[in-house]
Amino acid sequence: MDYNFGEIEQKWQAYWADKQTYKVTEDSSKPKYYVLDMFPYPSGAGLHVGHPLGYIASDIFSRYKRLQGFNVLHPMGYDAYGLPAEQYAIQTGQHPAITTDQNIARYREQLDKIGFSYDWSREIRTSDPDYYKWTQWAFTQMFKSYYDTQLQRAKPIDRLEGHFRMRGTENVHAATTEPMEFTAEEWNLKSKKEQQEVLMNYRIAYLGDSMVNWCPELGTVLANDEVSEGVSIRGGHPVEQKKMRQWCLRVSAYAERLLEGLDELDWSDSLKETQRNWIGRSEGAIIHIPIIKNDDNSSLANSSKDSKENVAEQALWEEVKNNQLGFKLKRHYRIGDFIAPFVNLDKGVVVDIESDAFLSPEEKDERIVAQSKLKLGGFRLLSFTQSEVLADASSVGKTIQEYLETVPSADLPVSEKLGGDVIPVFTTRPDTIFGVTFMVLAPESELTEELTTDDQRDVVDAYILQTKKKTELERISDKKVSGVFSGSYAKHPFTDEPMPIWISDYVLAGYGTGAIMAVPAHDSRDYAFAKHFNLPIIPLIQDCDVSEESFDAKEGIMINSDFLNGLSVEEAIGRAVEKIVDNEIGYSKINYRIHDAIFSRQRYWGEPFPIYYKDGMPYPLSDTELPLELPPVDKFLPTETGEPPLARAENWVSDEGYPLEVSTMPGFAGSSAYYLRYMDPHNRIALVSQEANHYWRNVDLYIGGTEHATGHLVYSRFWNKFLVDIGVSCEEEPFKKLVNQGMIQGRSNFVYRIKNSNKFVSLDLKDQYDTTPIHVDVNIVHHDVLDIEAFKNWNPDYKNAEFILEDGKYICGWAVEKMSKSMYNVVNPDDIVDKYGADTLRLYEMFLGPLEQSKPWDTNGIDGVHRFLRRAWGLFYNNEQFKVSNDEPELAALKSLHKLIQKISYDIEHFSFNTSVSAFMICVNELTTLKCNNSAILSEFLILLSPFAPHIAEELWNALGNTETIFDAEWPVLNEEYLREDTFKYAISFNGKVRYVLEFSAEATNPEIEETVLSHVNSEKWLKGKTPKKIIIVPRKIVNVVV
RNA sequence: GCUCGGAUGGUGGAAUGGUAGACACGCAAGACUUAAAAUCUUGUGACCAUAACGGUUGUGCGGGUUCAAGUCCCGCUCCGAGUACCA
Repeated sequence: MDYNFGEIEQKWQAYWADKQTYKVTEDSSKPKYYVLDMFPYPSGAGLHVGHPLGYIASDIFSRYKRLQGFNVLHPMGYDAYGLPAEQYAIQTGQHPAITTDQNIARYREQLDKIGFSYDWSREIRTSDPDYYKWTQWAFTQMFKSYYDTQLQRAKPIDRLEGHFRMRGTENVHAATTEPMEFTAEEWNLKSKKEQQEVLMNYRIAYLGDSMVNWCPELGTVLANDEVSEGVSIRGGHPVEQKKMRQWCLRVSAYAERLLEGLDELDWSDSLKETQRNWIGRSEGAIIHIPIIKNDDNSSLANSSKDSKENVAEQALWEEVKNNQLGFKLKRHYRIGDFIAPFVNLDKGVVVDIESDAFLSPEEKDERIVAQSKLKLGGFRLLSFTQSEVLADASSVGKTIQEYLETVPSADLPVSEKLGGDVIPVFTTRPDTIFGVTFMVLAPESELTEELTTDDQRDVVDAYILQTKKKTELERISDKKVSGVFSGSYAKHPFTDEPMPIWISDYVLAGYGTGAIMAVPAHDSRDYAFAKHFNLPIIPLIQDCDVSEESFDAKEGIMINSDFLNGLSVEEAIGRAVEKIVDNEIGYSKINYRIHDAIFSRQRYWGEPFPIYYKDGMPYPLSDTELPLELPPVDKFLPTETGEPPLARAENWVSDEGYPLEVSTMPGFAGSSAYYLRYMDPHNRIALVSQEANHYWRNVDLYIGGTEHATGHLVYSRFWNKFLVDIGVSCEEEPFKKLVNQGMIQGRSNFVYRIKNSNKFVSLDLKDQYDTTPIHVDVNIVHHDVLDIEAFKNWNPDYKNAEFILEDGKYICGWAVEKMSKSMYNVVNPDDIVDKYGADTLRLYEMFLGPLEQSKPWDTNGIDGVHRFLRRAWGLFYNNEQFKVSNDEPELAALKSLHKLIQKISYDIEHFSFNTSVSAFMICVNELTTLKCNNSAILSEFLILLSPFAPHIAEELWNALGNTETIFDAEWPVLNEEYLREDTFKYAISFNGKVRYVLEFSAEATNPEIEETVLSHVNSEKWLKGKTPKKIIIVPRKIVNVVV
């Protein structure tokens, strides 16, 4: 019988489907193992040969684990929402659901041909209402939650509401968009709508005004990971920054947990590093740099003004400054929009001086105005009239002193204490504070407007306009230094030196505080700016040369730095932070680069938000109203007024008649918790039952591409952590081990057309002519030899082409390029399966090279793998004759088998599938040479082979008389006895160079070996009569004689 | 710029510090065949040399550690991936 792979593969695929061989149920008697592939987006182009690479690897691993006795969950599904289907719908009017269904059918057909062991009864599609119900549900849960920064977990928003009602923001530990301060009274006085607005600041899923990546071509907002170098990843359309009100997920609250969780994961270091960079934790300090005001229009006091108010203020300042009365007052302190004349930060008291008419007689007695009257956050207010102060400043001072003694210490957050008339900056190098020579604001910073003086107004406005017009791409690619002076100055917090405040687009509004203290000597960007605008540069590190470039390294001894002089950089950072905290001009701070995820898309083909609006405020639908199904629309385009496509839907209102949200969720929504749904895909009352979740827990092995390193793999971890907080998922990390398969690139072929002719010249002769290379379909080229007839039929233009051959063949050139239609280098797995069979495809994809490495698809080696399968077949069949016997196996055959058991087990565990295939080849070659036809040996061989080439293994297993599937067999056990060697071949080397080989028995002692070697005839030549200095004997390996 | 990978025959790639190039492709020669395909056998890093043996050299470059380095350390070059005015 011949190896008829086509027949065999169809037969067993049908058998497995019929017997539900791969259906899996929870079984507590067996250990579980969960193997997951990143599910595909079903594109219209179908699968090419690169897609199954990871699926084959995971399939091998799943089958291996199953043979080892694990209960293996190995599901598959589709990430069915996405742009291409929607774009196609816009062009053709065909509903994306139809396109998607067609594509899925095609994918399924292709996948089925390769013989995967998926449990298809668990298939999910993200666009299926039964599935996205749970995506929507998770969203409403996030809407109803806030993040407690002290407990480090999500909590119900009701709890926070209760806290506000009882105690205001006192002692609240919650992640928030904007820091807020209010009392319980203030909270209770707020309208329902106002309260909702406040809560929106705390929700994990919230509506927020944020700078978004707006893509005009696509008409939608994109997440950071969907944009690269200023253009959209899908389609390459320009992206601009725009402020919009959008749904966001408070991913930033989870930054620390996302970072810490990485340590325990079995992921590649590079992937973990990518995530660490994306989270971007940096330790540093916020420093408040005081502003010197010289703008007459300022709301701040101006000492040059000779008003009664200023005289009174000055008089009181003379009385209280320098702690003369035993308490500390700060002057000109900003609290929100209000500039307090004086504050005491220990007790949280504002001292105000009012015009005489302002205070009523009762208030004069009371002195204290209800806090709610002025929005002063947590501060108390103590007021005096100007006349009082001018009449007797020292008595006013005493009154203040007495009052301060009666009030308890205020527990103001540090950030509040540091309000005032300052520019807050974030720095990781507080040690370089004495090198600050100027300040820079981002053009978009709110301070920019405020600090621009009248005479600089025009230049600044022009500059801001110019940066706005630049797209992100231009801003990145334009490396030229640019900026303008604001007209204002800041005061150095330690030296009191004035420092000009500049505005430049090299400072980003979205990171830190949107303002920086520039240290040109030790920051390359500040350096370039200082050089360009001729600003002073103060070196702070001993012996560093900053005449040509800045010295950015964090090393050396501090100079020119007052109290930091003589310290190392590391010591200086610590000391500087201490001093900054002591002086109440700042505090240490950990900053994260990771932003909250923008979660709205102005698209049709995505999950609708389960949100309705009442009085302009959003409310979630109740769980019983889920899923909120995607409504039909007449067109898939935005409306004439620029609203998203869902605004076209008729009657798009909640059950109570309130309007529903019209944007949809982004692509990563549906893929964030899909691995949980596979555990319990048909559950109608929960995303996943507790039983199923506690059995399957999390993914043991996850295989997919690196392109998801900062998108899906961050969101999914975030989403899972949230589900852990609300008790749905039981494991903090969703994917324990992750393997990134490399990309399969295309290997393009070229023909060389002689200019102005219809003649083509073979590769090696092309230099003799003036030629143009033309891509030729790789499917009509074999071993780089062109199939000339096929070429003529391929394109009518070449029907009458002529060829200049070499050795009677036309040899094509080749290059490694991306696999794409336009390069004619796409290889469809179906074609390979038709020609060689699925088992050959599977083996060959593995044989191509290490799984994690990118490599070009090159069919040139596929014959070797196919030949191997035929030879393996040949161990069982001799032409028509089944030739397996039950004779005693030879020892040599047993040794060959057990070498294989050892090697394959090791290689699978280490994902070294390419070397596994080699090992199989070696074993088959050995067994063929030994003419081994022993049933016991061949059975075990088949079990080893079955994860890789399941069809042929099942067929031959069946031929051996087994009635159950091979996947219910047990993985062979290694018997080391068979591997024992009696003799070893030693490489005999002199001074490290191998000269000859000598065989010794395993029992040979070192002196015996030494003597034999030295007296051996071959050694004479290398010893040259000298006595060896030293002889190294490595048991069972090598002898090295040092002469 | 920074971070992380990588560099081994004509090609894909193997090598716990211990005989570099396993396994395969390709190529060459041979067998079978009228012939071709398929299959099988043998050879195949480069250089020198031979009737035969054999020798020299060799893992991107330059150093080092070691009895012994593709492998470890230091310094470069080139290629790939990720990331980027992140203060």
